[in-house]
Amino acid sequence: MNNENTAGACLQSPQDCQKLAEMLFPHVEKSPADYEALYPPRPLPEGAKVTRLGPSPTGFIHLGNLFGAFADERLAHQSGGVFLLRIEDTDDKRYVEGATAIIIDSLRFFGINFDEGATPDGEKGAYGSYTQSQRGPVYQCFAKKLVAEGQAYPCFLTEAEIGEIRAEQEAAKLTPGIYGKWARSRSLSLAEISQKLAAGLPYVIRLRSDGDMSLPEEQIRRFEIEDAIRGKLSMPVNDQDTVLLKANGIPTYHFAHVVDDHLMRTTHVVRGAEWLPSLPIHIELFEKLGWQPPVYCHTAQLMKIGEDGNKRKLSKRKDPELSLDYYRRLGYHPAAVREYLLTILNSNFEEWRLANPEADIDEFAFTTEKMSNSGALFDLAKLNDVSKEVLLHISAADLADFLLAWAKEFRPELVSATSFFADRAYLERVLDIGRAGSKPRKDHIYAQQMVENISYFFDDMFTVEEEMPAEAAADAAEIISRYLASYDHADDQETWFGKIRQIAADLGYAAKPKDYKKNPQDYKGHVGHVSTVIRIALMGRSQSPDVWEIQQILGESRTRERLSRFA
RNA sequence: GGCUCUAUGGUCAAGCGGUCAAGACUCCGCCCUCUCACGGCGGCAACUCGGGUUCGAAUCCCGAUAGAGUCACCA
Repeated sequence: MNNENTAGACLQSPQDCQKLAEMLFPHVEKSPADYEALYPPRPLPEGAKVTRLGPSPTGFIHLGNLFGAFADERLAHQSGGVFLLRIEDTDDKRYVEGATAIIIDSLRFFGINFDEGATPDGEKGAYGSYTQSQRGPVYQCFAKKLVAEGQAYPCFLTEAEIGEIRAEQEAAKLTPGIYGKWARSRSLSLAEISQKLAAGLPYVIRLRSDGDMSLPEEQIRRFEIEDAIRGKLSMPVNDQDTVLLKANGIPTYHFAHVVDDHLMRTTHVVRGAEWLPSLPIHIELFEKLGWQPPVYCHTAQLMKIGEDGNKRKLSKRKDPELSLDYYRRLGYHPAAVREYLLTILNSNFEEWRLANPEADIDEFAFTTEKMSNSGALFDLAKLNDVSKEVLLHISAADLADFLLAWAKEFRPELVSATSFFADRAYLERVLDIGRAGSKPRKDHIYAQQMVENISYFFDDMFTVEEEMPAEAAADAAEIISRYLASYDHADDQETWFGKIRQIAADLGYAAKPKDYKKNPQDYKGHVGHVSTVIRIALMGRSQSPDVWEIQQILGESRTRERLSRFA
């Protein structure tokens, strides 16, 4: 590369660069070629994709992570490839104990599993280490190579100096950063550097960028790249002397990303669109290292409507619904969350689901091309709708398992409510109400709501929440006693309701609501009001699934007992 | 401010030069119906704005506008 037209050009000879590299990295043992040999291209079939998730070890996995992880997982496993977990702990401030286990567990809960990488106890795979803090020598090796080639250099700028530079740049309305003439350490001679080193001054390793944004617009170099989600991308090349290795010797994200994804033979990098602006840095690094960049898949941000009415990126701090915990706490079934995520991940998924209502979700052919590239608003109403449909396809037994597991974790007081747990078969029957047949009920959305829905089935949660309907309140006791008198638990549904119609008619209510609507003056009310009285006596609420079915599950004695209180 | 991305109903979103501009969710109405759900039918509701190119533009080009992202020794 020729830097003659750049202020702060490299004043050092190739020999000096070599010496500098040795001076800076005396302990590097392996050569780049050694690493290439250690991590050879993967023996995978044509078209198999290698993807990775690179969370920082805060242990906090949010919906955005899950969104991306899902894309990673599908891409890899659909193609017979590999999905690996790499812990990106280059920022020691963020480390949280046990984070790896939390990350793996949270993702597994949603059906996302890794083939390779970090695990709570050690590592799995031949391309490790998968923890960036343990890859020091690898980064050192390639930083050394760049220094030796004059593509990187030590920078001794202090925080204060950088602050001054920034202030100056801002005053002059220039792009802030260390580049061009502001990169003062670029032009240090070997002697000056060794002097500073000897004095023990802290330094970082910076990329010596080729870019020059101060050129007239026409002359600024641009690069083009094909993004698997966004299509052709065109932007100016990087001109910032980005930090590669921090003063503590740990790499920045940029450097670690390029080195790791090359050495781990990642084929597809799925990451949020917030990375787009630093893509030029990564491209320059891949070029200088002589490597082929991966296929980038920059996903849209999850958005929400802010207080000002505008869309904005979901934020961890302000938006509880971004936390996966939020869904677990409410008791959304993981299958529902997956289904919903897929509907916003791939625009043709809903159509596919309509055509294949019973198919396993993994049979859907996920593609990056069908991923939206504008920010999707998170829509709770839609999630709920999707969830209703998904839960319909889950057996009562599995639903009971799920509900019980949820209750143990989030509603321990229900565990002591013995009636809730006592009779497993009973719970399953309750959960299965009205779900058979061609027009099944879709009552269940999430665990918390389900408990609320079915609470009246359990004596210690049963309360009468509503008043008797005005039309029939005066006759309530009479209705109940007649109902009790005629009650036969063995009645089929038809004869059962026939009796209610009879009671209604005898007491001056229309046996058919339509008659009442036509001639309201002729009746006190209609059979609906009469059955509402029974409903409230039995369930404590005016709205519920079919009373006959409920009575069958409640059993005769409990049915009679609840009714008697109102007779 | 620089750079970048994005722009179809309230939300998600088809559409790739000729469509009465799909569909889903929400909301409303009707039907079914003992309530509620479910289901069925129907309805409200959209191409950001200018210029071009073209016989013809939501679709292609240019510009404006708006929104978003990003400009750290965080990731």
